[in-house]
Amino acid sequence: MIPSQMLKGTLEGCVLAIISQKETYGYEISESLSKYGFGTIKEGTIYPMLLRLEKNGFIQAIYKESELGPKRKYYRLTEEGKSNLVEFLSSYEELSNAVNHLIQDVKEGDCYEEKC
Amino acid sequence: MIPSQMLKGTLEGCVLAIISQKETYGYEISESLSKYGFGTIKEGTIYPMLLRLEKNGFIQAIYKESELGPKRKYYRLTEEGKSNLVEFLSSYEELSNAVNHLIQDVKEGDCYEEKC
DNA sequence: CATTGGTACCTTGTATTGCAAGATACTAAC
DNA sequence: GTTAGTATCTTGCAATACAAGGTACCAATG
Repeated sequence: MIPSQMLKGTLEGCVLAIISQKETYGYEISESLSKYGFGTIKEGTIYPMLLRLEKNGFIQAIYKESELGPKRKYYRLTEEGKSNLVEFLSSYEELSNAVNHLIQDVKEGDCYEEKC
Repeated sequence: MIPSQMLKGTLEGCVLAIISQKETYGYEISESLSKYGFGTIKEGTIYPMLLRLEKNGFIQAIYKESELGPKRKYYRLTEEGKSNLVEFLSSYEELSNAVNHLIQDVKEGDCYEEKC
């Protein structure tokens, strides 16, 4: 299970990434995240985040009818959202490089192998 | 630059990883993080974190004289800290897999290439 | 000897954000 | 008419990176 603190800062970018693939809505996004291996992201996380992203001008919403249940709120990226996504991708790569570099050193170290 | 929110949850594990390599102290840890590419992690981040890790029983400290400045507080991992590090490594891998999987899809998508 | 800069540590308060908990609404099936 | 699934929203809490400020010690500079 991925700890909640570890999701901070990456989850938002990942949601932008998912929306960039196709116009989609909250419920579907949470299913999508689950399929990608993020675990179950709760509604109390996803909906406040979508509202925040909308308020910040990264995504735009339109309501569409659903065959099942109440109206769906479909989101798409704004231009600002697209450039924010690009920024996220570059930041994530930076973090990823740093952590991988460190992990490699730790795993190569005698201390790790020999459990000293 | 790595956004602060993105460091949440990973930084703590990374500090455990650094301490696992050799007995070290706050100031040196922040230099180490910088070398690995995490950017400048501020003292207001590192020292409260070390106290937290100590309080939670993940690291142990002893004071040693320094040729320069006040006494250094050297840390080493406890058994609990070691198993916490192992947990971190597995959680990070999980997150990393999920994000990479998603990023790959986004970059392969027509929408990303054609900037639609 | 006073000052500056680098090392080394700590504390208080703030902003961000994932999530728990609870509420609402609509449809289909039993 | 009750349950289950889809779909959204709100309030408040917990965790944590960091800003801002402080203390202390030593070496070199002037």
